[in-house]
Amino acid sequence: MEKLRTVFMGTPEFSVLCAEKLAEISDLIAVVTQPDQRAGRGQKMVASPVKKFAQEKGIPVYQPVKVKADDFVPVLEELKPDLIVVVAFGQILSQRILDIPKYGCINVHASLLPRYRGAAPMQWCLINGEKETGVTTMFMNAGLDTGDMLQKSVVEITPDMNLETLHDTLSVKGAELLVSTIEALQNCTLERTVQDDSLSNYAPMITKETGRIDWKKSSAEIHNLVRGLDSWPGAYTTLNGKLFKIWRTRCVDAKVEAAPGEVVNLTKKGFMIGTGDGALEILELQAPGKKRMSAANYVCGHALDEHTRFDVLE
RNA sequence: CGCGGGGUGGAGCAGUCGGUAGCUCGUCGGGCUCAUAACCCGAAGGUCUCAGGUUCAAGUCCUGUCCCCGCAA
Repeated sequence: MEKLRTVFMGTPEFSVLCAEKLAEISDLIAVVTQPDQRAGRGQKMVASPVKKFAQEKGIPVYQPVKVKADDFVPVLEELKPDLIVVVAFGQILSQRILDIPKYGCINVHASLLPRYRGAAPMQWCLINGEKETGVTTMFMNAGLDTGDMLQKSVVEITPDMNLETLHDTLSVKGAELLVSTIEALQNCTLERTVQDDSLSNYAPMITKETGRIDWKKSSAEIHNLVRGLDSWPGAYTTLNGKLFKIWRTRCVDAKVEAAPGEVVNLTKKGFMIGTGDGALEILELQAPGKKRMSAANYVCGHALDEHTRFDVLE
């Protein structure tokens, strides 16, 4: 079978695996990714993971500030792709771009559409305590993740999963699904299903503020927030104006008497913090300027008093 | 040179105005106990990231270096 001429658009680590697969099964002629940005300590310019991948493979890289811009669309047209594949690119494509490839634009989205459309589906699935999620491929249209669905792959969300493990799992599933979808496309066996908008919801971008812990919420809700934001940006709380990140927690069955935010059951092994409906065992945390460490290690070197109150939101 | 915090026995921390380092946990040995991750007694283990400098004397002040972390992106 003749190889398709493809262009890949993506930015973060999540999309790299898809880019690799696409390079294997098609003639990947160009990669479009977000411009290098200042990031990290020292504010150095950093290339996106997808760009690094493309450079290693010697694939031409384009980094338009806006793909929709009048001076970039012609560049895409000139490439004459059969298919454009978009995975976590971070920019909206205009209809003019969607019309360029003869087979259209396929997107790999990290949720079971029409649920969790938007920028951060994995995070919000975990935060909301979903029992399952997955990846969906679709033909893109001008809306935000509203195109006709092609194939899905379901993944169970286990209680011990966090964002990092879910991300890695879906990243693999997404790449597999992309391959499967393109094969079906080439075999002309691809079927499209319209999304039922009435069932949809939106997973907006995660910000630092999303991670602020409200100790008045239930233990389960807080636990889900903690694992939904591990490893970025992390759930946090404050004590005397200092920021503590809470990285791993465990819901305890036993009923515990504690005020929201209150340190209880403090032992050399660790401690618990009161919530709206009991208490949550803290397994791993991070004090200001320190690395992540187990609660046991934290207790070792810090004078933490029983009944200390972490800040509770007003 | 974006702002700031930190690098001290295996782990987590303390160390005030400079005078050869202390705590909690762990480890090893012993004891108590039906038993224990509980308790008691004892021991080993650090020259303080590295390189210079100031000083009679530096973990503790100065310069440089490497690494780590928070903010910000």
